[in-house]
Amino acid sequence: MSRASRADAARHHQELIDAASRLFRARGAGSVSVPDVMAEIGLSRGGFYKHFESKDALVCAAIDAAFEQHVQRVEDFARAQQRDRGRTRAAFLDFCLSTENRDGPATGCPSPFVADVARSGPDDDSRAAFLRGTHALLDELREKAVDEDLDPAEQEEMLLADLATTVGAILLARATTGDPLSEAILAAARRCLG
Amino acid sequence: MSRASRADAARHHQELIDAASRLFRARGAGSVSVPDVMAEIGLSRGGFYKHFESKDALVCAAIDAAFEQHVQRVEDFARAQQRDRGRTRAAFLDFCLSTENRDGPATGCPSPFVADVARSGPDDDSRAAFLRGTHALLDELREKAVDEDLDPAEQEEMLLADLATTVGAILLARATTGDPLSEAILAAARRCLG
DNA sequence: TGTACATCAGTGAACGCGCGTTCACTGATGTAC
DNA sequence: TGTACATCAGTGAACGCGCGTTCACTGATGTAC
Repeated sequence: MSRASRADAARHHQELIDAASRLFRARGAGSVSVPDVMAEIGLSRGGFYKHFESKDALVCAAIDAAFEQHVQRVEDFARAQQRDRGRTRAAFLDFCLSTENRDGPATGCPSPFVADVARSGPDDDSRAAFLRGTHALLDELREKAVDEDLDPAEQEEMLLADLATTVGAILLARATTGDPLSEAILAAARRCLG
Repeated sequence: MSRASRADAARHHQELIDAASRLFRARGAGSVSVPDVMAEIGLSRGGFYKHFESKDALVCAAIDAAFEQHVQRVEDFARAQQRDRGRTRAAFLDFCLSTENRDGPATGCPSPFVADVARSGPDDDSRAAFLRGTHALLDELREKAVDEDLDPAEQEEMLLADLATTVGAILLARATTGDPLSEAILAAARRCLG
């Protein structure tokens, strides 16, 4: 193949982001090469730089995509729960703390990026992408998944505590998969937040 | 220098582990090379393999060292709090959720390793090291830092929820350093657990 | 205690390897008339 | 609608680079007598 149609090129661009977002979440951006991602969508390595300026730019797009997917999940749960905010919150937390999310990092929450971003410099683009995504997720949760019978300050605190606990629990559960501790951590987090 | 005394060699071995544990926590094991670690202790690259079979073995030793340091912190707080378990727990959580811990990952908690281990295979040595360290930390906390006026099942749940929340909060706080969200997350986690 | 020799911690050049990235090239796509 | 030409998405070989690891070598250390 040499010269795809514009429609194909646009499709490839999106496939590239989706594949990268999945592979990076599952194996880490540092352990997945540009050729790996290109092969995943059935293209050869060289064409990558027609789509992105650098691997770093792809990492940012992958972080954005992971957060967009996660934000969409909030909306999906909100609709399934007839816009009941308390039940939406419960359903969302249940997903975040599920063995399904633990065992399917490729399509799960954006948590796998947190440690790499934590180590990145203040001006790294990936840091900006992560911060943008986190704020977008919090905005969505504020709108659709907070208990309304709390005062705003308590709502905000609960929101951030939910976030911290789910991120820590899912990473610890993945790091201890196979040990009874893994399920115990998820169960304790569910009880603590529930 | 060519042939150090046994005492020097033993000192170098320990310095290697300490330097690796610090560098890996601060920058990630994947972003720190064997030459980096050797240079940190003032030796040239080649001698590394007189001390460790592979870089993976050093990563395991570094994980062990980070957990040993963290376990030691529990004991230090327990002594400082006159063996009062509730106050020991509070002091330990305060450290884990402090800006000091956020801004000094090199000498802070072992959390930076969690995401890499989460992505590792079931038979990776680093996974075994992380699991061993986590159980050692939990054992120490059970002995010295749990509220005694709870029944055992509640104590265990609280312990695991503490762990999940502190790990998630510190990684998120590091990933968002510079944004008001960073301090807000640490404060929310402190309130949630306090 | 002194000497002769074996050991081995550390050196630094070198190895193969996979990485991110570049580039000359291809030929179907898209456009201008 | 048909033709001639420019565009550019994708190819695959090649680039320099730093990595983990190996190895022949050095010479002070440790040991045996």
